Amino acid sequence: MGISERKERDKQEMQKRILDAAMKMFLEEGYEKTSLRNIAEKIEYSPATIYLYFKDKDELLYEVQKQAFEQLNEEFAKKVTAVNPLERLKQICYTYVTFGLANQELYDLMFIIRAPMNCVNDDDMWENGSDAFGFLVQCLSECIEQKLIRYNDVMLAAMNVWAMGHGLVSLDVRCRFKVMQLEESDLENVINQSIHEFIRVISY
Amino acid sequence: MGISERKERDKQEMQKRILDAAMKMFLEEGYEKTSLRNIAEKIEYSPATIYLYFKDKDELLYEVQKQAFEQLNEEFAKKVTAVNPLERLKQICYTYVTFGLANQELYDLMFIIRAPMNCVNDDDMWENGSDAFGFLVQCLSECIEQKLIRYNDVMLAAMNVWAMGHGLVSLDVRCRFKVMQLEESDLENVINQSIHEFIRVISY
DNA sequence: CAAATTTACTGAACACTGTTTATTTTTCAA
DNA sequence: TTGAAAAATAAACAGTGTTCAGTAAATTTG
Repeated sequence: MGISERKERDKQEMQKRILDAAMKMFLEEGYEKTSLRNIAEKIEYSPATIYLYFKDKDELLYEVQKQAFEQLNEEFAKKVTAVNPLERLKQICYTYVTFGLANQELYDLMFIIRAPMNCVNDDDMWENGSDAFGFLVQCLSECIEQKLIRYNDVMLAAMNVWAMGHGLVSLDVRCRFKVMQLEESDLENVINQSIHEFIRVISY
Repeated sequence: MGISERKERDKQEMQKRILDAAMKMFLEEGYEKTSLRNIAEKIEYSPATIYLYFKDKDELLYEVQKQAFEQLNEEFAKKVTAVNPLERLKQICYTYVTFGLANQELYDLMFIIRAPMNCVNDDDMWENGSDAFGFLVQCLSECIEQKLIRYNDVMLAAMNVWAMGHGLVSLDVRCRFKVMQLEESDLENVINQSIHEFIRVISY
């Protein structure tokens, strides 16, 4: 009987429809400003219907987050190609920061927003981000092995590199660099120089 | 006639009462989860009364933010005492990160939350944060002058140091370091080691 | 094919939120 | 004591996430 299979397809199609609308609106207006009623209106269903396909608003975010991490990982796969680990480290940093600056709302969803992976959360979530982090760790351990960077401990190095990248992106996304009184147009340039300088400083 | 003066006093007292309650609740429950009705209930007034003393909820946050920056600056004044600029840089970093980790909700208000200093905002706000940032810049320029750190440009260095500090605190506050699978109890230690390592790496 | 049952969907409600306004209460000078 | 000015509020508005009883459609059964 193909009916139950068609129903399964229908269900997944509906989930995708909701998710696509949600993602689009999260990116355009941000997570907080997007209401379930707006999403429902967009897909021309009642708000209550969404709850038949997703537990709550956070689950919607959770799914969008998954896709976002996939996007970032794809970007890494595309842009991070160098064999030399230090060169690769540069590519990782640039790719990360560029991704964050180019997709600020997406970055917000992934790393700045509170819900839903907030502290008390299940660990399976971490499959999402752990790919990229493992990638970084791998790269850094090669750098250390070949004595290309001044760090000794891989974990501390990874923490530093990630914190630097995240710090740059998130301070920019939240406009905190305003305190530096730079030209708006220069800022992105300065951030890129900044990470370039970081790589230079930490390498032998 | 001392009546109008007493009224002025009364008004300021009321403002302070509201602000104190707001601050307390922001720190306990976070900005988003604190409603004006809750604040009003706490001070035993109607919600509408708050609007006689503050324009909106953001203005409340704005004022709390001011106090938070004062607190951070006080902390700097207390803890950052070394004459040697590199030693002072260490103290700045430790003080910043320790403050952030010890006052996570406050840090959230200052640097992570969206409202109210979001991008389109008046510049006078920046008196708040610019003290601390100027302090960092001063310290770094001395470090560079005395060839104690491997940076050449003060602004790039400042950007890096701040991004590192903010990155460490904000990733921790938002539980993103979970991906590293460390013991909860170890995490704070590792963060401190991490910034220690950073200082070591960037200095000659 | 018709009736019964399962599935899909929705309107309306609940308990909230920030904010505004008309109304009441209080204060204080004449 | 009265009348105007100031302070406080109740009630409403428009919005939120979420739940649930009830309707409409699709499917299975007799």
